[in-house]
Amino acid sequence: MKQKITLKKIAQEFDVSISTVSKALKDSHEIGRETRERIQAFAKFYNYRPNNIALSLKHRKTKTIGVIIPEIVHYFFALIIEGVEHIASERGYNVVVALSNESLEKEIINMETLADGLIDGFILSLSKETLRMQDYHHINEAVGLGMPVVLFDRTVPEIACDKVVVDDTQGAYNAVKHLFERDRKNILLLTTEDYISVGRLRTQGYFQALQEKGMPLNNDLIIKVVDHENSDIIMSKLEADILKAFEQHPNIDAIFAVNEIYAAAALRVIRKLELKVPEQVSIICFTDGLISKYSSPTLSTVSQHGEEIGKQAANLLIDRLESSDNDYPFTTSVVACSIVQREST
Amino acid sequence: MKQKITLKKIAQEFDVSISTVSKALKDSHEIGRETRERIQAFAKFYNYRPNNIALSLKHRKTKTIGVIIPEIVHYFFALIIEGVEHIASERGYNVVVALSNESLEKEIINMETLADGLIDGFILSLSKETLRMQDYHHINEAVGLGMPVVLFDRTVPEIACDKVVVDDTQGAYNAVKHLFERDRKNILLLTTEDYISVGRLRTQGYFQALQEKGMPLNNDLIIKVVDHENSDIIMSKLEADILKAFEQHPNIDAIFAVNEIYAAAALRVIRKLELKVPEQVSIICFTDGLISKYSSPTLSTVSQHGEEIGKQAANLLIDRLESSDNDYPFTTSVVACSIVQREST
DNA sequence: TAGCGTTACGAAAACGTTTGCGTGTTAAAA
DNA sequence: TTTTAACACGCAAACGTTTTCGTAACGCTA
Repeated sequence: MKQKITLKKIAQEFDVSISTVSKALKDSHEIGRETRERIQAFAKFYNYRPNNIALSLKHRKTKTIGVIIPEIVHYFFALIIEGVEHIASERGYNVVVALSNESLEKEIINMETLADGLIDGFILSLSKETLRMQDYHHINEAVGLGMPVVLFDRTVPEIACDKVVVDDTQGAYNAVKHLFERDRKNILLLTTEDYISVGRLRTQGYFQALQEKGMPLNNDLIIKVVDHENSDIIMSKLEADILKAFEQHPNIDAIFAVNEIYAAAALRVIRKLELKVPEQVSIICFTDGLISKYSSPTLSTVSQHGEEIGKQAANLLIDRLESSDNDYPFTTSVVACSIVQREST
Repeated sequence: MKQKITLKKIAQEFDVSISTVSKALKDSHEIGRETRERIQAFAKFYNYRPNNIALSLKHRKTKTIGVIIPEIVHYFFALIIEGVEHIASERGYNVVVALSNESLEKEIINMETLADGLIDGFILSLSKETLRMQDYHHINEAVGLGMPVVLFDRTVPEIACDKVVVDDTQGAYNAVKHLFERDRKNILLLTTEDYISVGRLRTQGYFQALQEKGMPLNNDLIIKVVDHENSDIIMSKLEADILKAFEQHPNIDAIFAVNEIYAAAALRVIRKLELKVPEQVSIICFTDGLISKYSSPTLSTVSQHGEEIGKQAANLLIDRLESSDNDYPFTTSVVACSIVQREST
């Protein structure tokens, strides 16, 4: 178990100063050819690698970016991390991940620990609790302290920073139009409560499409899923609601869900009712994840291109980190959704 | 945009030395009561928080653990991270995540960058390429340099370190017995090539169960999926193979898949053949993920308890990091699988 | 021989902490 | 009055780098 080698040890070995070694390893012309080569050979032999911590302290930057997400066991967020990691490693950055578990408190704690020198900037998506409480002081504080922040997906106008958002409204609008094109008239909407911005926006897209088509809004055809800690309870409640909707409105011929979990619930109800997909009922949903891809039938989806969002967020952040101009204006990048057609439509 | 406050600045403010401030903030009795209180109040007001990088450099530890996984868009690995992050944040550690993308080279690069002072120890699962090449020098090097490593799930005996493994063989054995209990006799096995250790072990469990039951091995009932970069190709090839198997052996009454993707493929074929699940064909698979939970019908699975594995790995690592005795023996912790019964059996 | 430019290297500060030890002041004890 | 102990604080090294500024030694020119 040989110890890590440092500049100091090399210096001792050759009986020169630390600065000589440092310069020699950088191939500085200040150092004589022979000394330079001998030091380089020695360093290579002992596999010298500079200590990142010392470098960070010296340069006051860590070359790591902190990603705070509400949950990691969501395909969308996993994609985000994949995208961020991709760009980060390409541009020489590391990624540290922290989970807020949808809790405002954990979000704050995470930000505080990471901000104390561990990272150069944040990429984050607000937790549900943060959105519900509308408490953004921790983010604004970080921004105020000169810590670059990129918000993605779950964003709010109250925070002035770079953002990468999905065009949820447009995506939903297109999804509903996609159903219209297949002559669907009675579209059941499965959505979240309004404080979840993405749910609200997708609901808006649904409204828009209906309005444009001159179709009346039917509140019976809108199911707003109430959040709850226990997902099993959410699901069974949702299935019951969907069943009720079909009983009251047997003419429902399509379903638009704001995420694939809700769509999966719909699929189960439809199986129970022995309806045919897509002949009798078409289904389309947001979140192009594994469930949609591998369910039977496979589900048409609105893909938000999570990896692309992650990549853009990372690029935006690193661009700002490496820019000398420290107050160029904030940008909001809108990533368009696209429809992935599969068996369910 | 006020700057971050440091000991030095506080010291200047009070016209005392840096060490006085440091000690005052630690409530040291060395410092007079009044001075102490004034400094503490000031620090609190300006929200002083010690710089982690400086602390790391000083203490030669970073309180950060590095997790290297092959891919993050796998539910199992996401669960691992969740588990690791849970324990880490509980015990005051940060988590940096790096992705090997199943590539040996990226695995090496990741380890090297992280090892240069960024982290105190590794938690990792070997990439497929690493396993195929049987090249473990980078891991052994790290271990040799005194960097604690915990291997999980995809492990090899050639590396001496702490490990957390799933009892794949037992899990598979139980899964097959679960099918036997439901009077299934002709069980189609969907597995990977043998160099993937988990695939091999699960195949072994299948063999064992058959052997114990005194049933002959039928190679026709074993489909080994050949890995390929394009997952769509893998899937369509697999579906074709399953279809062929059913044609040649119409008496197949159960399927055991080593992961849920393969099971999803089976489900599709079964739908095409219009067979009833579980009446005519039972299905059980490894990886208790979203697909199994939300498919129709829902799939019975062998759960590997990913979060638990992550937690154990993190605890093992942190225990070793914080132990003064730096050569207590390596442990291998075996996490038992359990069967989650759903509609498919 | 005084002056100058090279060459080849070293000293030291800086990044932000922690901590062992030294030291000046004060008040109590001898 | 002198000694001593407690008190309150500062110094400096250390962690591993980078980088600016010196500077000694040398050969060359005028």
